[in-house]
Amino acid sequence: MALRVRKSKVSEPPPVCPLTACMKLLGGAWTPNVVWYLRGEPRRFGELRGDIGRISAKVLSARLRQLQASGVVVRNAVAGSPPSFEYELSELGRELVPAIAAIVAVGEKLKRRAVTRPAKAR
Amino acid sequence: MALRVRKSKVSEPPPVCPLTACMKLLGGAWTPNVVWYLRGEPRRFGELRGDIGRISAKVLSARLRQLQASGVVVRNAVAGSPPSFEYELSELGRELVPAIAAIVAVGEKLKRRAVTRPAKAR
DNA sequence: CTGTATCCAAACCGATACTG
DNA sequence: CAGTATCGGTTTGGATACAG
Repeated sequence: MALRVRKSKVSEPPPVCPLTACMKLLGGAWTPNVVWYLRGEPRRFGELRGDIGRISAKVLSARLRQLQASGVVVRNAVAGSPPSFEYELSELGRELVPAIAAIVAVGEKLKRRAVTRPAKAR
Repeated sequence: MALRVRKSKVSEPPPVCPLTACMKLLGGAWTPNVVWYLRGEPRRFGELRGDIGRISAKVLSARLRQLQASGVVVRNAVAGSPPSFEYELSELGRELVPAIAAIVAVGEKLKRRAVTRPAKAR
């Protein structure tokens, strides 16, 4: 009667949710962007930088390395007069795309809302 | 001939992708977890802490406040002998759930892979 | 052009201690 | 129980300069 009985299961939440596992791959704030802009054809460093916008070279470099280390991104050397490299998603990386796409979808809806609704009554 | 012609469009990437907008809501490493465990019925502070696992009280408090500020989470007072509060997702917050669900789905697949495949040939 | 190195600010997290 | 304050450590990110 006095006891506050409250079911502990929302719908059977996993002990350590896989969320964390996946989020480790998408670490920083820029990581999803890198993967996102790599979802199409292979891109070079400078192109990627231009695509993403205002990411600093250092951060892009760091994220790229991190993503290589976790097996999400592959770096391929392109033989030519100006030796350059191309980055592309690995098979693992491609599996992340749908998740990011879902985030993008929400982001678009959010932006639309922001325009429709003035300011959310602060 | 010598010119390296390279199309700049992957599939028409938006100027400033909505990804960033959405990621701002999902800031820290714990934020998605908080939203995730709030996807069902309203939860109290301690319950949430137990659900998530090893999150410190300070961080949970900070995330909760941040999510309230961004309109993702609502805090409701529950009248009773022990005055307590319940947190639940707002309408906006519910829109984030599918995105997080997608991440969780990938995370599950990842875990399964990790078991199936030994070590990815390091 | 492709990256990396250095310096520096800000955000995030954990542990502990403390108030209502 | 619910939540905040403080201290310290680690990570992330930006700007700039610089090496291949």
